[in-house]
Amino acid sequence: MTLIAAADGSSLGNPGPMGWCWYVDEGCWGAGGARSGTNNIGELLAVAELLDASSQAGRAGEPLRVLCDSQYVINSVTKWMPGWKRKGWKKADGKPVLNRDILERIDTALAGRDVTFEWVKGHAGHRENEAADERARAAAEAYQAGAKPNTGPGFQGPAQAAEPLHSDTDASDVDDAALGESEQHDPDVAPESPQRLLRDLEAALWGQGPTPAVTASRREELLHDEASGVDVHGSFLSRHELLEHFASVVGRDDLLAGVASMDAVQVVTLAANTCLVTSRIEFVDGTVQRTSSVWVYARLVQNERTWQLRHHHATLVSNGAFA
Amino acid sequence: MTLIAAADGSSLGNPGPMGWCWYVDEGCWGAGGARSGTNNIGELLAVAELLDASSQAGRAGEPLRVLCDSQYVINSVTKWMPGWKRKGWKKADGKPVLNRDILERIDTALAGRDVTFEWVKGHAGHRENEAADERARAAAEAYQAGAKPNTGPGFQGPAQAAEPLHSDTDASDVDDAALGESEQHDPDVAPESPQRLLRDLEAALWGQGPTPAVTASRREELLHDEASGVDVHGSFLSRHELLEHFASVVGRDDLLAGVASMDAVQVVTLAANTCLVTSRIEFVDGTVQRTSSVWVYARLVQNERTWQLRHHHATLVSNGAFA
RNA sequence: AGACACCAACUAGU
DNA sequence: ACTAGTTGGTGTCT
Repeated sequence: MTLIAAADGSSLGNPGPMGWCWYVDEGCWGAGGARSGTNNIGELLAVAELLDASSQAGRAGEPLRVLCDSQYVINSVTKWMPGWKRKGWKKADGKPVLNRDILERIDTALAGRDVTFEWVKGHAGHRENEAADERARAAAEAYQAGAKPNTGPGFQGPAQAAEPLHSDTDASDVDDAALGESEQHDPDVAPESPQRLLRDLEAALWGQGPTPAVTASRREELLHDEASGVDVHGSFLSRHELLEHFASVVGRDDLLAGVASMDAVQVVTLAANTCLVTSRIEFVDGTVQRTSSVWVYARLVQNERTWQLRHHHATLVSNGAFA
Repeated sequence: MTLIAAADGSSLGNPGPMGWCWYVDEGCWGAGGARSGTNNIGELLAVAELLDASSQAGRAGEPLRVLCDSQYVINSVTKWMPGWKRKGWKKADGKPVLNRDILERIDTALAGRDVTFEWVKGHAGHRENEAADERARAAAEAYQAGAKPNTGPGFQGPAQAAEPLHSDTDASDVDDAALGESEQHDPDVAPESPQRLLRDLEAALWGQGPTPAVTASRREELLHDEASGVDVHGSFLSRHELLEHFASVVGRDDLLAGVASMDAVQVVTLAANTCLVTSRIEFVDGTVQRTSSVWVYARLVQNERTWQLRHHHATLVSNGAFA
């Protein structure tokens, strides 16, 4: 199974009390720091310690994906290090490369392992990145206060209940089993809190979420009569093409296609009966789309009313994914 | 006699309805605001208006002590402005200094006067600061309610009936001209045929169509307070980033960038007050985007209503153009 | 000149 | 608890 971990560093005052953290999930993370260091030393140490810890836990054989917000770290390790090694660790201006010791430590630890780095924007609500950020800062603050930091459970942790990033963006979700068949007051206005409902409907379209199987006829119902869309190639889609678009993603079992996860789902109410849903979708092939969907609470033939997708627009996210 | 005055600003929502106030004593203070502005614009305007008002009252010869809780204002005026003037109003990161117009207005008003600034901690029980704070907020609330603010007695005697000439030089009056041609019944529903209007507004955003020049403040008006977007790279855009997104395309004269033409513009009504506009945009560099925009007929602070862009999503069209 | 990150300070609000 | 408006700086590389 592929390991996915965020790595982050912190330096109060920069330079100043320094902390680092790598984070897989609540039951699996590690942190540390020093009385003084730079931001970049913290960022590098987070990666170095992650490689060591995973290796020591006997998991060096698994592919590892490192989420990191520092382009300095990613470029250093994946782009610039080969040249530095060749040219005697001198940078473009002829002066020696800094933090060479940690970089060499990372280089050694990387040997024989399958590790990829992915840049994630800092402070943008990325779960793992935020989790690592908090803990790195907490470690730095501990050193600032002269205390010892919480070093975390490390790599084993029997408390392996380990919810894998189940993306609950608000604390308000409790029950609400399978929404689809629930409600049915008829009124002309939409149900009061369509937020959660629409989040689930959007997920259902992509074969995610609580609803188990999205049948073709269910998808038919979810699309408005005059639905339209724009796909990642910039092509305008009719309702029929939009249906195919969803069908081509959902309803396949192979591991090479399909939706891996939905993220950053936001629902905003535009008017009674009209909502905008934005989200970020990761596919199992590693591509990521950013989508905007307009949903309307439309009247159906039998005077029933349901939420239906009126328009869908997708854009491919081009975040540098470095290998 | 040395004049001592507090200056403070307020912005509900920030940005949002904005107010400013300068305060000498119960018989001598002034306030104003605008339908929208930032906290810092309010703080700066309070100082600018204080300088103007005291000057116009013939008291420019007296020393003036300004009590202010914004280090941004104090540092801008007393520490950073000399450097900015020297280096062409660029800040440390190379980007242009914001609110330059008000800053220059203050700089001009300061010439030949004896003015000192003193920092006072906000919300710490400081009498004059609290008095200015209340009145600035009251002014902002007036604009929020669509009413006129109490502008205060100004600089002379208590019963000074004379309209305080302040003539509203603030940022918010640049507008009002354009868009005039849409009518104005006030009702709660949008004008009956928004099709053509929205087509023009969408074009205006891109610097196309009948509207000749799209000013920055005009663009401000066209964007909903909570506007969001997705750009061709799949990045989520906040309102601020969306503004920059449009500004970067419009407002350049060179022939190597900008919008060449808009195409295939469709307007569909999602609900009363909510419309979806799709279009195809060709840029002069040959790239083509497909866009979806959601517009809402929103209530502005003065109980005016206008169409505003609520969400914008763009995707690059990849027509197999291999060169 | 560019990019990312790390911070510091004040204010305005929800 | 959160977001936004604004500035100053350093750490690192191309």
